[in-house]
Amino acid sequence: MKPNSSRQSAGTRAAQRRESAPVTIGMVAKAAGVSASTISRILNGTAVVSELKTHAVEKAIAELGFVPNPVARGLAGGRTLSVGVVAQVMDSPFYGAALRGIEDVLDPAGYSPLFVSGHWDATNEARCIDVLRSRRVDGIIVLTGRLTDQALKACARSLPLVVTGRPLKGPGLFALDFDNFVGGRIATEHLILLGHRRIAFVMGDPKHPDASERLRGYRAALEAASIDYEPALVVPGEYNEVSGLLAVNRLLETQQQFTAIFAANDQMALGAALALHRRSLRVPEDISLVGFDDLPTSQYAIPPLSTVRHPAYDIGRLAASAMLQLLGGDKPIEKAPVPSFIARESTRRLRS
Amino acid sequence: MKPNSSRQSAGTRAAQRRESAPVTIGMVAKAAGVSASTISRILNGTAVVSELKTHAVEKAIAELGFVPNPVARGLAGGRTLSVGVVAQVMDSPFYGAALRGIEDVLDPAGYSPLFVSGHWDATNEARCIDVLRSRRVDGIIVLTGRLTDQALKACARSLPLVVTGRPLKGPGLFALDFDNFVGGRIATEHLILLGHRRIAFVMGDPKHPDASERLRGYRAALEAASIDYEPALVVPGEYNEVSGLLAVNRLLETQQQFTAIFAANDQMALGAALALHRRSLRVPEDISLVGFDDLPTSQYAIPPLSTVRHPAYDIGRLAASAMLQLLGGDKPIEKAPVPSFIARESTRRLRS
DNA sequence: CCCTGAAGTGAAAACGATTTCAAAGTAGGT
DNA sequence: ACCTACTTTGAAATCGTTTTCACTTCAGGG
Repeated sequence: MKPNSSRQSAGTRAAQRRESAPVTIGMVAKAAGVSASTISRILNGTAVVSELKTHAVEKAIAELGFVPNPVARGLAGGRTLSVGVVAQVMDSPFYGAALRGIEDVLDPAGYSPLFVSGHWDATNEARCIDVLRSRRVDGIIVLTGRLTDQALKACARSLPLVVTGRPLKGPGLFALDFDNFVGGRIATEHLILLGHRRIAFVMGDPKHPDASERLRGYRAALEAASIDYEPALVVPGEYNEVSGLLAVNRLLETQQQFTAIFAANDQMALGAALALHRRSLRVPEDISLVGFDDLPTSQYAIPPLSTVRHPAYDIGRLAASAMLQLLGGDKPIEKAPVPSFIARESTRRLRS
Repeated sequence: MKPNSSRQSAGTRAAQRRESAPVTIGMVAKAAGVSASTISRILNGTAVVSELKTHAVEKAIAELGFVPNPVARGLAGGRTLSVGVVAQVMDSPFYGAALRGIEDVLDPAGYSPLFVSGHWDATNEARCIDVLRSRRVDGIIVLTGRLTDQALKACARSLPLVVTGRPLKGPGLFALDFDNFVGGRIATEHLILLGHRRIAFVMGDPKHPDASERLRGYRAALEAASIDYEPALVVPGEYNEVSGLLAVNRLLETQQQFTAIFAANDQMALGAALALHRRSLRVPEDISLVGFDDLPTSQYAIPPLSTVRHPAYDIGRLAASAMLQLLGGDKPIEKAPVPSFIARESTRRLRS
């Protein structure tokens, strides 16, 4: 098989035309007439080096196009300049935006993100973390997920860790929570303010803590307005379009009376909108609809969806910069974003 | 600063409770009473080892919970078991799905993907590739992008490379093209078959080769039906929602007569749908609309969008398994998916 | 019974950096 | 002039594997 020989020769050939791979610190050392240690010191600012040699080395580096090998660096120095990111589903618009935020912050700092998907499964998330740890990432960012606080704290003992979507405190650990309770409350309040009293709630997967928080917000708003909580108006969903559609079908089939729907995320709201459309119920003329998350596409839904802003991109950025702080030995000062309501065209005042 | 000391001690402490980091091949060697080389041979199947020792080693590995350090492995063996992926925008639904496909194939094979975003910029893509190469990935997957064929071929000389969205041949190179021309043609044909003759085309960014291919397909279908090509019915867009909306506004403002719109991707189609909705034009009663890509959300648009299937997830899977073939020294046999038309509810026969 | 070839193995040399250690040179103080 | 103390520097050890090389040992052929 000799898998290396071809790679080697190709690499060598490529090297003749490009400044890429095979120039090592040793070659720079020889070219500059210093030792490898000196180069390392200059590169990392580990110690003072005379200006004379510094210049010579910099010149040699530029001429040879030397770029330090991160793999070797990782072995020797213990740091790989990479941070692991445990997302849940790569192709959800929400996580996509968060990943972009993370990349946008990490990249200029010279760190590379290593993305893995937990698929909303604690066992799998634990495996992901093991993979990341075995790859010797310098830190880990966990975007929500199902791991226990316990497991996360244990993980934070050996690596800097940033986690979103839950409150948590601990050494080497930074949490960036989002107030899903308030989010659920302001969405419901908006509908109540418009005169709605029979408000259906399409809940997310109850296994997500954020789903139950949003429900709690819904109930709190109801209670504050002295509206009785009616369990029959609350239907479970799974945070995707089809479950929103099915949830509304179920509401209609069981003859529930309602004038508004609050869906626990935009994807379910979009599914709900289609279900209503199929029954010739118009949004917002017949039924008002609000979502949660403010996905980029929600602005272009028909009608544009009123929703709670849950800024995934910003959260990604914040998580990443908190990680950089942690890595630098500082205490992160990042503040979690606060939910706000975005009124668009899917809600309107109830005709009296 | 002594950044290591804390990490070390924490790591050691964690090791007492988990099978994680600091057990090395040397410790296994001692425990099993063999040399490190033997362990390596067993792990990699590099040579025949007596059954007796194999068992002893396997037992020791299990007992100590040894997991080889990929960083050291990467240094010594030249292979890092990671493959770089150059996407364009992480949070586009299309790329998101492709990334998931890639991850789903790579992960079971023991490879980790390293995702970077090219942002549709050739210079930046080149930089991404340099980053990936410096991280010593074993191969690179490029999802479309703007790099010249030349640059890709050069890159393929030093690393196995899989590229999607263009035809290309070369040593160590595998291309997974998608027939955008046919895709554009069948979308247009569908509309023509329904009796439409004045069909507007919302084009993608002309700098993307796929955009011009789809246009070519549109024109070919027109020509085959003896319909004159009318430049005023073709408006540029940028592959996102807002540009689709603006494009339709422009068509309407310039008083173009048309009964159908073909948008070069679903996101623009969704924007177009909103623009029509704002002018109280109904889809499909007044205007038929077709998109391109078949994003997961398009199925739940109002009305559900007729579109050309462009299976991003499958493309991701295929690209990844082609990469595995390449890495194994074989010639990939993956066949690119073929576009097909998905008729849903956004198109209908023109009233005569 | 000797010689050759193959199988199985360990010692040691990569891999390409960082980090420790010790030596050499340079001031400054007496 | 001599000793201490502090910079700069290079040689060598280290990180945890893989891979090469050389050495046994054993089987089979003449």
